[in-house]
Parts: sequence; structure tokens; C-alpha cells
Amino acid sequence: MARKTGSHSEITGPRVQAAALRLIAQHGFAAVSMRQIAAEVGVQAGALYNYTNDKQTLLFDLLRTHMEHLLNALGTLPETGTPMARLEAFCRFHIAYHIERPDEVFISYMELRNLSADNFAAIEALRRRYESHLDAILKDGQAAGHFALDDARVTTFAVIAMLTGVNTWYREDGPLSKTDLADLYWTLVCRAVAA
Amino acid sequence: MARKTGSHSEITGPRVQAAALRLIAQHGFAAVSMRQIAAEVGVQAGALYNYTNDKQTLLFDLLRTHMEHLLNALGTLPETGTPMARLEAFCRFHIAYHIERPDEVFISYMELRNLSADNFAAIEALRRRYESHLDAILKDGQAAGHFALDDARVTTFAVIAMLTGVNTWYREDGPLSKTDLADLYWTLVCRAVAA
DNA sequence: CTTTGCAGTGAATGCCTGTTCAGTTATCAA
DNA sequence: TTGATAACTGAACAGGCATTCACTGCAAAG
Repeated sequence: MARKTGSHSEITGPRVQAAALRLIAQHGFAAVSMRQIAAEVGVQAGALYNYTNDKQTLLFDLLRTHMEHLLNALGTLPETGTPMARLEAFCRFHIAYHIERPDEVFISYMELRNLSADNFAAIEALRRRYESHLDAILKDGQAAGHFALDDARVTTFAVIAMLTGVNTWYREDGPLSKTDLADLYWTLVCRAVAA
Repeated sequence: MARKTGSHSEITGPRVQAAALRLIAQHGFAAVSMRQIAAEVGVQAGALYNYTNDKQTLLFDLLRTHMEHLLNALGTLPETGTPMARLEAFCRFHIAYHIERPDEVFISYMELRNLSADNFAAIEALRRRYESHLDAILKDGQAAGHFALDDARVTTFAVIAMLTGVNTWYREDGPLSKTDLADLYWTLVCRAVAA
């Protein structure tokens, strides 16, 4: 019958994703060719089509996978506790998760415009689900009188932009530990929203 | 001698820049061809080379021009007053300037990786000059005891990321006026840094 | 009215693109 | 050992790429 052991597809498949992720993060989706990705994996360009329908789908799968993992990880955060405690947990989670995945984060922001209309809508829906989690925390805290917000929606955007901005400058070998980093940003967020 | 009146180059030149700006912001540098830019202007691709040495220089000039205009505009802000007043002026300036130029801002962040090494270094230097302006305000306010900052450099990055994030969601025809917008962000920044 | 030279054309250059597919190789099941 | 088939190759396809350049049309200067 069919081969089982000795099948390479379970090895090559992830390697295609990894190579595409790295190269697209570095050079941009349009600037990276299927031949470059194949060379990184060590196969010919045609072999990539065993693992993706086309280049567009390859990009979409990278973004979709990232957003799904992000939402799954978010789902493990406790939903109980004060809004302040939940906000702190969210901020620390966001920084910790994003700082470990700079390539995924980078292309999830940069390559949206290279998605087809359908694919774009799908990724945007996932992103909105993520943002609505923070939005809910802020509105709960506002209602409970713990936060003083002029506009919860704008605050959501502001906080997420601020936290995600870490990826543009943080370096693993810099002077700040990841704990320092999270402490600094949490202080800023906390002061900005506290009543 | 040479023609003066009737020369089109003073008209076509800016039109090339404008078309390139618009198309690159929409589709990305690598995804836009010289033929597309030429078509937008209404000439053949070869004619573009009367206005730029090559595609790379066209991108570089767009980013350099944007950064120089930004720094020039920044230079008109008063250097006197309390650190708090200067910080408020900076925040309102940053939002107002960026919100009016979404395409320039977008490509200045997104297309850095498509610059040659030399060109990248030049743009980065201009960006650092801009950021150092905010950094100086924060350090002055810290020294004068008006701000309570755990790390001025990180605060600079955090504030700039937060303010620039406006461009990702603000729509002219939305419910918020630009004054509302600036008020909301200034409140957040002020609370985050005030002693 | 002739000369000047700018602005733009359109064809050509050599190379790269995503994608397909007939054919080859390697490994397993029987 | 044989037959099946997953995985991959390498060539081919039609088209697009940035860039160059001999040439044309035209508006202004002298």
C-alpha cells in the first residue's frame, strides 16, 4: 500500500512554512519567489506545490495559523479576577507572546495588503476577536469604576499599538530582560487607564 | 536655447512621485511595477527614467522627502515652556501630521526593508533624530520632577508606537473629529507619564 | 523660419515569475 | 522480490520585470 514510515511530507511541510515565514518577514511577500523558498528548504520549486495550492494560500496559511495560535493562547488566560488583574495578565501575555514570534507578528501586520479580499476578511475577523478581548476588559473595569476611560475603543487601539510596538526595537541581547520589559509597559498602561 | 515655458517636467515629476506613493502604499514596493506607475501618470515606463535613476531611488526619495518634511515641521514647534506643555505640543503635532499623510507614514514603516543598506541607514538616522526630540522632552520633564518614568527610552518608543497606531484605524468619516482624537491620546499619554 | 534640445515613445535586452506536468527515485507493503 | 505510490525533479510555458536607447514630435529661442 501507501508508504508510512519514510514519508518526508511531515518533515518537509513544516520546513516550507518555516522557510516562507523567515523569507517573507525579511524581504516581503512580493519580493520572495517560490524558487527562493524552495532553495531554502532544499527542493525544487515544483515540490512546494505538494504543500500549498499556490503562493497566496501559503501566505494566508501563515497568517491564519498565527492568529489561531494567538487566540488559543489567549483562551488559556483566566477570565476571573478584577479587571485590573485581567488587564495586567493581558498586557504581560501580549508582550510575552509577541516578543517570542517577531516574524509571525511582522508579516501579520505587513502582508495584510497582499491577501486576497476573502483571505483578508478572514484574518481581520480573527484580529477583531483578539482585540475584543481587551475591549471587554476595559469596559468591565470602566463599569466597575476601576478605570477612567474617555473612550474604551480608542484605548484598546492605543494599548495594542503600544504593546505591539515592542517588536520594532526590542533585542534579546539588549540591556532589558523580558521581565523588565513587561514591568515597564505594564506601568505605562496601568497609569494610563487607572481611575 | 532650452525651452522654459511648455516644459512638462515640472508637472510630470511630481505626478510620478504621487503615483508611486499611492501605488506603493496600496500594493507594496515589490508588487508595483514601473509600468504600473507610468500608466497611472499616463506615460510609458521609459519616461519615468527622466525623473529617477531607478526604482530603488524612487522609493528612497519618497521616504527621505517624507522624513525631511516631518523634521522641518517638527522644527517649527516652540522649544520653550514646561516639559508637560512641550510634550502635549509634540503629541498633538505627531497625530495631526501623521493623520494627514497616511500613505507616506505607511510606506515609511513598511518599506524600510526594501531599501538598500545605505539608503536604510540614511532613513534610520532621520527617524532617530525625530525620536530623540521626544526623548529630550521626557528626560527634561523627568529631571524637573514633572514626569515619573522608569525608563525614558522605552517610554519614547511606547508613546510613538501608540500615537502612530492611530493611522491603522482612524477614518475621516468616522464618529471622532481630529480634535477629539488628539484629546483622547493626549489624556492617555499625560496620565502615563505624569508624576 | 530655422535651430535647439526637452519630453516622451516603443521596441528590445536579458532575466525572473508562478505554476504545471511527465518522468524519476526511493521506500514501503505484501 | 515485486508492485504501488509518495515525494521530488527538471524542463517547459506564457507572461511580466527593470532598464536602455535610437528615434520622434513639438514648443520655444534666436
